[in-house]
Amino acid sequence: MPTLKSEFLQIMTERGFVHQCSDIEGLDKVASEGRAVAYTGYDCTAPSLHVGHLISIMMLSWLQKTGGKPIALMGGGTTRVGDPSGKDETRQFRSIEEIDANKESIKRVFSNFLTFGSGKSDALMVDNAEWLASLNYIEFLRDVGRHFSVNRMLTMDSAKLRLDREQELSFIEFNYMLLQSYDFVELNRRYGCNLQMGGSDQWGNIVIGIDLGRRMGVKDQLLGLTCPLLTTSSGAKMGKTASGAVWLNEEQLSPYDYWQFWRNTEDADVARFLKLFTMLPLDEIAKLSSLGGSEINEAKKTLATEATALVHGRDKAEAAAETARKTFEQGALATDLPTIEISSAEFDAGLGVLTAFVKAGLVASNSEARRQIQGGGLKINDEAVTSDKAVIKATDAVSNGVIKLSLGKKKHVLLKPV
RNA sequence: GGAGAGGUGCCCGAGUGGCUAAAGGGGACGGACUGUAAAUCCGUUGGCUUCGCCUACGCUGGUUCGAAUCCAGCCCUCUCCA
Repeated sequence: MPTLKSEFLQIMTERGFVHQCSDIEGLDKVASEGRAVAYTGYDCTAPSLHVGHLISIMMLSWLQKTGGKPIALMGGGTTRVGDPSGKDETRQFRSIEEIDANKESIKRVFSNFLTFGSGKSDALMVDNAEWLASLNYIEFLRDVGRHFSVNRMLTMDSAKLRLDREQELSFIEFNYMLLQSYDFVELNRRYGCNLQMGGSDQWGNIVIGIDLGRRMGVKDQLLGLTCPLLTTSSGAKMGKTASGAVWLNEEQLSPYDYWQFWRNTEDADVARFLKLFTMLPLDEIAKLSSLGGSEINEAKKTLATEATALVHGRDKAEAAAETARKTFEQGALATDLPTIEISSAEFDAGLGVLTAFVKAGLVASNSEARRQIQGGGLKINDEAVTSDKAVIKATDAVSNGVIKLSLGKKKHVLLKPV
């Protein structure tokens, strides 16, 4: 690989963001001249993005820091067609209202990573519904569709995989490639966008977009850059936990739980994650990841706090770290664990343990609570619950007026009598 | 349109009249061990007012004392042919 001149690509390479690049020298040139305008697309299928999206957001952020212009593209239009990338949920159509609501909710996370505005390297946020929603089918076929070869599309990994596995590949899905390619061209026309970034699964769509640009007479050489798909060292898909995805929005996942997610990183992933998900300088990361044995926990705490600070802000990250420190290291009650208020009327009526744990959201049903009790997994004020008939009283509250319910060693919720 | 195969719990996948809330595996959760890690071992994995009851094997009906299992119709997927 030739020596890289641009700060952007140096960082991308050193920190492990690069999976594939369509033309690394070309990109290096564009970036070093400060001409990089890059976009990443986000579907509006949920009210929040999750950690799986985080790598690409970090890429946009680094791009801006190194003089490029980032564009966050909301898939307000493409989402209406249904998200095809999930192989078994081809038929998930969403209402326009839901998509719009999701879009608004997703937007917020970006302001923590990017500076928006109208200056040269200020970030932009655009919605592809702007141009996709009003497309005319016949015109689209004539202007865009004619540049696509079905033969070629069938050889793309995403299509081939499905065909090889004898899974259905719907027509809509096929069109998704066209729409995404067209987005790239349209973003170039409107904003001079010349780079598309995404996860490695997007490679095919990106390359097709580059091709379409050439065929449709785009003057710039379009470029593509993908990052590796996130998995943990033990091979699990990252960001999925029992309670669902690890969301970036506070409404979906509290900063404390978010912090915990990073705190529980496997040893083998710590160095990699520090590079990808924090902005810490590399020499500091090297120092942290050289810690051996149980000392690596210090590195994990730093990772958790830094990563949380990026998404939720420094204050909330520190607070989460402090809560964790009290809870785990001192065994003391930290009062800003998730808290549920219980009225005295509920206590008077007799609050059974089963109900209480369900109410706290620690278990999904009374039956599950029963099972956990049998397995010794439920605790009240750090004492194992032994009977499913036990009743919690307001007087069970300890010094600071709360009752601590725990599931396992890590999940705690406070009940607060009011 | 024709011929064949198939649709089972979070996922994969066995089961072909009662012993089936449904084998086995994966995942997940809990316990032990640890370092809030990994690996390993053990347990759990539909719901409820839990010594019992209710809901579940694509959908709707039917046969039967009894159906995931048999029959009919419908929907969907896949393969081959047109």
